[in-house]
Amino acid sequence: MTAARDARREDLRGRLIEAARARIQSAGLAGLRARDVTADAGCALGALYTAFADLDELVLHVNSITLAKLGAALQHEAAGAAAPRAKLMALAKAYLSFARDNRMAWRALFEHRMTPGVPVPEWHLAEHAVLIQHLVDPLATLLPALDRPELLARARTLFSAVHGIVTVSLEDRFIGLAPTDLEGELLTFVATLVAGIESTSGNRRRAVHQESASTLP
Amino acid sequence: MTAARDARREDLRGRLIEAARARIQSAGLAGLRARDVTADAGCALGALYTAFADLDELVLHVNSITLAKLGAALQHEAAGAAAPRAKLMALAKAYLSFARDNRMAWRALFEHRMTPGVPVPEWHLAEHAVLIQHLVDPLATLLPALDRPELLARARTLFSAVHGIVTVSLEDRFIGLAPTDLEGELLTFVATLVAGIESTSGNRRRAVHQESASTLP
DNA sequence: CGAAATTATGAACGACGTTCATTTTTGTCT
DNA sequence: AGACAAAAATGAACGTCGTTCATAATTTCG
Repeated sequence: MTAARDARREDLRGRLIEAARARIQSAGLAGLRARDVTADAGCALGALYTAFADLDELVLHVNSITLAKLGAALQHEAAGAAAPRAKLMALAKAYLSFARDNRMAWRALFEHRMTPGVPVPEWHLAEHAVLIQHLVDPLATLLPALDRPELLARARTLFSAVHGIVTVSLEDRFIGLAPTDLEGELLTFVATLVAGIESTSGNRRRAVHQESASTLP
Repeated sequence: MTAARDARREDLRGRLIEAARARIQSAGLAGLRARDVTADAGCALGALYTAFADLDELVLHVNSITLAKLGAALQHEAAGAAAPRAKLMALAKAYLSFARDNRMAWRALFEHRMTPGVPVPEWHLAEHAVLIQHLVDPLATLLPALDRPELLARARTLFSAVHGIVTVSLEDRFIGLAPTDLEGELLTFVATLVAGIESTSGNRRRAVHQESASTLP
């Protein structure tokens, strides 16, 4: 029977992924060591390379799990609110919460770099779509004149902006700034941007009936 | 005479910084090797550690130079336009241009991490202020009701958002997205946000006289 | 000029990711 | 069950890092 072989192979991969996840959680991506991971998983150093091509591939799998969790958290939030503005604010808030509650794993999503020359596999790139997919529907309501490619571009831009705010604030590269209420700042930002969308371009006349099922601070 | 000694020491430091800058430019921060840098600078491997505590300190000095150049580029842009909206758009455009023209050096500003436990020295943290200082004045005009700490927080938030858009777009983590006109997307973003600021909070009545010396796409 | 102090040198060290000859385990057939 | 081939696990060994340190070269100053 060759199924038993595959099962043990899968078991090893699972143990390695879990060990790597735990190490990243406690020591960050930079603190991930092949020797630690294999010791935690209860296998020899070389066994890692029978289960994965290299450490990069292992990190990719950990990041997959993180993206799945993040996707679930955002899905839960997107289902809640009805109005576009409330939905976008709820998503931003959920993104911030996830980043705070899963600092190291979340950081690893964006800090990780493949060995130079090796591209990120497409199956993993595709998983990053969860970060923007929930933004498309609310944006489509706010910007009915845009076609699909334009909407996707706006969704990516909005995600990037929110991501930037969360990232820069959770590191702290700026001194001389009073400690900020990050959540308030982020929600104000999203609300302001939505107000800008509602008051710009061809939507100027229609913007008024967009009533807020408000979640403002 | 002890001045000659200091001069040669400064000369060595300068050569090392320049060599490191060139290496980062061509191979990125991850491609920086102590052996390469010292070979390029024409000194022994160990000499690096008589001039700097470690590679981190050397990188910090390279980043200082990058921040000074970036500061000059932004300064030049901020002096140009008069209206807040035009000024903020010009700054965003200049930031994008700098990131594009100095990819690796710009990346190093945000990718670099000190050895765990060692804090970034304050003299270097302070240099990051150039990234937000030019945003404060235009924002103060747009948001006359805000006090200084609040304005600084908004400036950091705006910078972070623009930075996020530039960062996420210059990497490419998202597949299935039509190639975007990044500059157009970024300028639309800033214009939309300014429109949102002008239409929100206590400024609702005053927002009207804010006339646009427009630079819209 | 010559002794003392300072600085430059690159071999050596320890930590790391990865490889590979060897051993151990597994699957299959008689 | 037993034996044998195929597969997988093992951990010592390798090459590459950043960093250190005993030694050599140089500089400083009475």
